Order: sequence, then C-alpha cells, then structure tokens
Amino acid sequence: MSITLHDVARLAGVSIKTVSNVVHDSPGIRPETRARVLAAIEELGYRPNLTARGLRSGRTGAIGLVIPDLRNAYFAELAGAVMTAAHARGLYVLIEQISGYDKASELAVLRGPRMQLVDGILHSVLTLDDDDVGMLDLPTPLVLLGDRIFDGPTDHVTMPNVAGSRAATEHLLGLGCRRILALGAHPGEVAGSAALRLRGYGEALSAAGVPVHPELVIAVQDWQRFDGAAAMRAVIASGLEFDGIVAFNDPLALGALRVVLEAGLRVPEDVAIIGFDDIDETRYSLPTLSTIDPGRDEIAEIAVGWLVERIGAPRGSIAPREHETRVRLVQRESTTRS
Amino acid sequence: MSITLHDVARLAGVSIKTVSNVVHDSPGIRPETRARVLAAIEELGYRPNLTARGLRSGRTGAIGLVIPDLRNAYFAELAGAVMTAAHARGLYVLIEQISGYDKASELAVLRGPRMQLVDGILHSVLTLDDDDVGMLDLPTPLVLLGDRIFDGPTDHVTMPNVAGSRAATEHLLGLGCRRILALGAHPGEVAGSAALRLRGYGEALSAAGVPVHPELVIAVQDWQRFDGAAAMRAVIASGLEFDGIVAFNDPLALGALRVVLEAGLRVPEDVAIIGFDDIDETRYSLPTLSTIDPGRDEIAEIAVGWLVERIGAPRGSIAPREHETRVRLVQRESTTRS
DNA sequence: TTGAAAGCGCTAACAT
DNA sequence: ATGTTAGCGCTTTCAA
Repeated sequence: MSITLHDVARLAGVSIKTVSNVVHDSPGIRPETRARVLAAIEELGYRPNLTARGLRSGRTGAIGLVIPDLRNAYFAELAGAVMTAAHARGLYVLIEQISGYDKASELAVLRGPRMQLVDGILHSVLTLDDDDVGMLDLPTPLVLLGDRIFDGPTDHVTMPNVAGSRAATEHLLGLGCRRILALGAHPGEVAGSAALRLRGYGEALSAAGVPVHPELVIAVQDWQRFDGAAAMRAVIASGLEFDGIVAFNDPLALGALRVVLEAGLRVPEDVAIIGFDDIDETRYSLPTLSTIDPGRDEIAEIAVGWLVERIGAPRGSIAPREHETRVRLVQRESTTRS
Repeated sequence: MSITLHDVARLAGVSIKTVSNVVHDSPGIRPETRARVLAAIEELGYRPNLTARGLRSGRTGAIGLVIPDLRNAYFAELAGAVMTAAHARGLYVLIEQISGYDKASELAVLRGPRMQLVDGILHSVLTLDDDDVGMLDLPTPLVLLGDRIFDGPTDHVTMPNVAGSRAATEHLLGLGCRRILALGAHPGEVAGSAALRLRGYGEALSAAGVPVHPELVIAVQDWQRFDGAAAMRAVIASGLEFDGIVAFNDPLALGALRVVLEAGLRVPEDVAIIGFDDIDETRYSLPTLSTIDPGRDEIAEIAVGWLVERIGAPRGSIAPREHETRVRLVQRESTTRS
C-alpha cells in the first residue's frame, strides 16, 4: 500500500492535520514542527493521493477538451496549446474526440461518464448550433470554442473568421486577381466557419466593387485535402476560369494546390492561393502556402483562463463573455508575385 | 449536491448495496427489485461518482499516454489510435507531452503528479536508452513504445524499423536506383529509430551487392520537414550524385521532395523517394509519397491490451513481452515509374 | 499551534 | 436476495 498522511504523522509524531497543513503551506505552523514533518515526508516518499483529495474537495484538477478529431492538424495543434496553458495553471487535460459527425455523438461526449471527472470543459463545437444551446446547460463549467454558437449560455472564444477571409480575399484582390474561387462552402449552412468565411469573402469583393459570381463559390463535403483536390479537379474539368483561390482551411488549399499544379498552371503567377489556419505544414509545401493565422495560443490561453474563473465562481455568477483573436495574414510564396 | 447511492436507495426503498448491485449488474437480484431501482435511478438522474469509486477500488479507469509531441503528426495519429483502443475497453486516456528533449524531462513526466491518477502508462520513449531501464521501475504498470529500449523491464511494442527501411531500400533498388541516399541519420546514436533504419538500409544494399558509400548517409538534426529540406539543399549544392532517397520518416521525405523538385529534378524519374510512417499527408503531396506503414492501429491495440493485462495482474507476475508489427510498403507516385 | 473526528460516495466483506 | 458496516485517504470543522 502507498504511504498516507497517517504514516507521515506517526513518523513525525504529529497529527494528520498538521501534516496536511504542512503539505498545503498553511500558515501557523512552528518552524521546527514543519521541518520535522517535511523530513518525514521525504523519508517515506509520501505523495498525496489525488483521488482522495478529489473526493473530499469535489475538484479533480482536470479540465476536459472536447474536439472533433486529433488527426486533424488544427485540433492537434490546438490541443498542444491548451495543454500548455492548462499545465501553467497546474491542471491536466483530458482530451475527448467526438466520435461521429452528428449532434447525438457530440452531446454524448459532453454528457458522457468521462466528462464526469473534470472540473470544467473546453468544447470545440462541431455540429451543435444556436438551436441547441439549451442542451449546453451542463452542471460543469463550460467554455465554447469555434464558430457555430455565438449566443450560448457561456463564454465563447473564437478566431476572426469573417475578418480573416476578408483579409485573405483583399490580399488576392491586391495582387490583381478578379475571378477568385471561394473553396470550401457548405451550402445551406448558416452557423459555422464555412458560412462566416464565405461572408468575409463576399464582403471583400463587394467593398472592392468586384461582382460576386455564384459559380465561383465551390462547395465541398469535408475540409480535408481530398475534398480540396476533388473539387478543383471538377472545377478545372468544367473549364471555369479563375485566377485566385481563397480556401477555407489549409488542407483544402493544399489539396487544391496540388491539382492546380498538375493541371500545368503556375502558382502564384497564374493562380494565387491562400489558406486559413496556419498549420505547420503550410511552411513546407511547394510553393509555401500563404494563410491566415488564427491565433491558436491566444485562444488556448484565454479559454483556459476563463474556464478556471468559472470553475472558481458560483454557477451563474459570470455573464457570458466573447473573445475574438486578432487577424494576422501570413504571406508566403503562393501569393507572392515577384 | 449530486445524487448518491443513498438517495436512490431511499427512493427505491432498498439498501445501497442493492443499488450498487443493480448498477454493476451483479447477479441475484429479483427482477422487480431491479426494476424499482432502475426507475429510481432514472427519476433522480443518478450518475455514479467515479472519484469515489476510484478511491475505494484503487483504480482510476485512466491510462496515461506519454509522448514527445502532439504537434508531430505521427504522435497525433498514434494518440488517436490509442484513444480508440482504450475506449473500447472502457478506459480513458490522459495524454502527456514530454516538455524537453532530455532524460530529466522525460523522467519528470513519468514520475510526475499527473501520472499518479492513472492505472497504467503507455510510454513512447524519447531519450532514455538501455542504460536507463533502472529508472523505469515504476510502481505503475508500464508498456513501452518506440525503438530506444528493447531489453527493458516490461512489455515493448514497436514497429519494424530494420525490416521497414530494408524493404524501402530494396524497393528503390528494384527500380534500378544505385546511389540511394539514407536521409535522417543521427551520427553516434546506437539506440533509436535512426540507427535501426540505417541498419535496414545497409542490409538491403549489402544483400544486393551494392556498395555502401558513407557519403550517401545524410545526417540531420531533427526529423522535421525543415531538416529534410535543409539537408537536401546541402547535398545538391555539394554536387553529390544520387538517384534515390530513403528518408527515415515522412516529414524528412516531404522536405527533401520539395527541394529536389525545386532543383529541377523529376520525381520519380530522376530521383525516387520513399518515406516512413505513412502519415496522412503522404497521400496528398505532389507527387504522392511512397512510405512504410508502421501499423499504428496494431501498435495501439496490442499495447493497450498488454497494459490492461498488467494492470489486472500482480506486480512482477508477467514477464516482459515484445511485439513488432508487420512490414507493409505503401507504393505511391514518388516511386512509381511508368 | 495542534489534535480528534466526521464524512466525501463508493465497494466489499460479512450478516441476515 | 438483501441489508449493515467498515473503511479508501483526504479535508475540514470544532476543540483543546
């Protein structure tokens, strides 16, 4: 069996209360007592039992991170950032992936048994939307990430979707592009990144007085390289003319890049391409990919901070807050015409 | 406060033992009693407190996964596979990243407070080697992943490093390549993937009667795209002749691919390139990248299974086991000459 | 400044 | 077939 407070207390010749006080640096302990206890702890190699502490205190010291898929580079990088932010506050992170692409799976994870042992949840919303905010009234403190729910019952941290894709589009317009594809639309979707990024695209064109051609808005199923490549094959086969691509995320852009090059077009001379998310890979493609940096570390830092505040505060005492990170356009070779 | 066994017992008019039995599907409960208890559970929305259960049973229901870096695609994909395997057994996964590239950081994570609340640890060894196995004598059941420690005190699951790079090299030899670069060596390293993969490369050449030229073995600092690109720039600048590249992982191969193409060489016609790990990205590069599939799902499945066995068995009762996954070469465009 | 004791919610040995 | 009860290791009043 492992060493308990009692063992330490016995060796030090004090009560367990005193040992506990020493462990917690509580004030009002005579230096010599403290030294004796510390020595006993050292000698026995005592380590507090976190489970027992959790049972007693009602806290586990863990936060849950609910994300769609760790295999997706964006979320893997986000998870890394969240872990860093959490560790800085002495918390650990329990990552859960949403198993299916539907509301039932998403709610199942949030309500599931695993999220029982966390003090709070960071949730990157996948399919839920404003109609479902009622379902988010969990007993556990919650902070939302992503772009599907804005008027939820709790804090929300997001990236500048509209401003980002607007900046991306303006960047291509500045290069002289006039027939810019918007790659990654989800037709019929109202909430969600696809809708917001499409809005930014439209705003940029309108502001520049460039007509918005519906045929330049390219729908895709998913946001993987595969989808970007497939969609671009169809575009090229159809003979549609274009001179720039604003892709709604980096994998889409990389998939499109590949097909565009295969078709014998030059990037950025014939077609300028820009992505969104600034995943690591964009630095190493050929050509390197311009993109929008979503401020992942900033998102993680704010979200964890807010969650910690909520965990420490009485339920309902904090009004929902909203934070959007700053836009930063990262220009690389795919949009740099010499 | 939350609902406890007592609340349910009171409502159902039974003792907490009976409720506990129902929750655990223990045999010997009259159907009508069970129905009554189930109804009470439903009515009150009772959820067992996992912390209390953990304190009582000495199990937490969690396993720890200690990996170098979630931002690395290989480990992110491995983590996903481990989570899937763990969930199938009703366990959750606590991921920890090793903060620094040194033995102290690595041991700190293994011994750290967070690994206290797991029943067992899956550890992808980063810097420890055979000299350090003594340090792995943890109180917690442990299964090792990776290629640095083979004669450790516990189970070890690995991929076919030697056989994989040998197969990769043989594949290029089969295409007619005779001056094949080995990209990714770590000079002086004995344990670790780099040494093993270099051995496989040498074995293939020797078996084919092709001389091993030391200048074709290219050392790199790290195994990122950046390093592959930098090393290849130096190679090309030096005027060294080569007609194939066996890269020791996929990012190295992708970095090299980029530089080779920039230099005006054709892939695979002038230079055939093959990587190692089969990360998702290899399906989408231009050209797509041939690689060695390390059997990630198989690794996760076996490792979690063995860890569960160790958790359930008395300490020291299971002799160390070893499992190496099967080699599978994935041929894609970068080595397909028509 | 330190000690004694109750109890967090659960499991399991022991009774009935 | 079901009930009683003693802890798991810790925190936390309440006393001394």
